[in-house]
Amino acid sequence: MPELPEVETVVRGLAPRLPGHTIEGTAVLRPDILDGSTPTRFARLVKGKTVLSVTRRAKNIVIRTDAQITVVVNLGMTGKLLFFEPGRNIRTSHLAVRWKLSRGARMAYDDVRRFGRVWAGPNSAWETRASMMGPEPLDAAFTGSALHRALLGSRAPMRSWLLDQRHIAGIGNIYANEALYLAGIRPTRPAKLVTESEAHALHSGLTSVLTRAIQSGGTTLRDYRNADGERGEYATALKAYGRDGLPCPACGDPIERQVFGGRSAFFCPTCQS
DNA sequence: AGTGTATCCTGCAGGC
DNA sequence: TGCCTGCAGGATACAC
Repeated sequence: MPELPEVETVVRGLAPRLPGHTIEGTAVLRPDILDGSTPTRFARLVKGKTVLSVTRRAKNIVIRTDAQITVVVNLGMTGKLLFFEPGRNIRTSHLAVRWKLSRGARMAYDDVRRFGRVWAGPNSAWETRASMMGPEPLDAAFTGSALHRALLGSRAPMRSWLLDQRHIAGIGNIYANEALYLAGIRPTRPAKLVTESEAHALHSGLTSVLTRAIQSGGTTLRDYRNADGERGEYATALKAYGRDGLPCPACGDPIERQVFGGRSAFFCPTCQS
């Protein structure tokens, strides 16, 4: 569900409020949400830790604490990480983990489908995992030329290539399709056949769609909510994703849908080659 | 090594 | 109304 802009929006909601709070208690209602831990071990690991910062890496919410322990939340398809000021009622539909924080605040992880994961471990273990992920597309170090070089070795379809987190971090099905639309590249095009100028167009498409989506608070199709339970408003700005049969905003021809890699791709057959 | 497929899980929309 | 099918923003284990 949530891709880079949605996770970034959650992080921006938490970053001003969560740091400084100490984790006083943890209740795990859905143990299968925990990545490589048990409710008892997880609760013991985070108890008494004070949050230092909340940041994003790829589609992960990264919560640093003192004592060199990092908590990482991946929202999967339908996960929500919600923050509750003191006295506010916790409203959840599929509560998986609940935290009691200092000064009466609380946080909850809610997830209908339970594809998301909550992990806690030493900073160094997290850094090892993070080092396997590709570059952040909004980093200055990520350029059109770097993208073109990375594409050269691969014959994977461009949409599949963009979804692989080892290539680029944080891209999911919505923004992969949107960026390919903006660059005029079909989702099925083998990566190595993307030209240098197309790679620059794709870089620019990625940065512009991600930046605009963040400005809109992300895309809510159904489940996504920010840390305050609010929807994102980018869905109305989508040009290709989910619009099969509707006119291409540029040429008016109908957008097509094609399933491969187990997921739907959307493209304009006239504007994208 | 790189790529494709199946799988985890629940809910909802659409067809009959 | 109810039943059935297909589909959904992700990540990973496996087969080739």
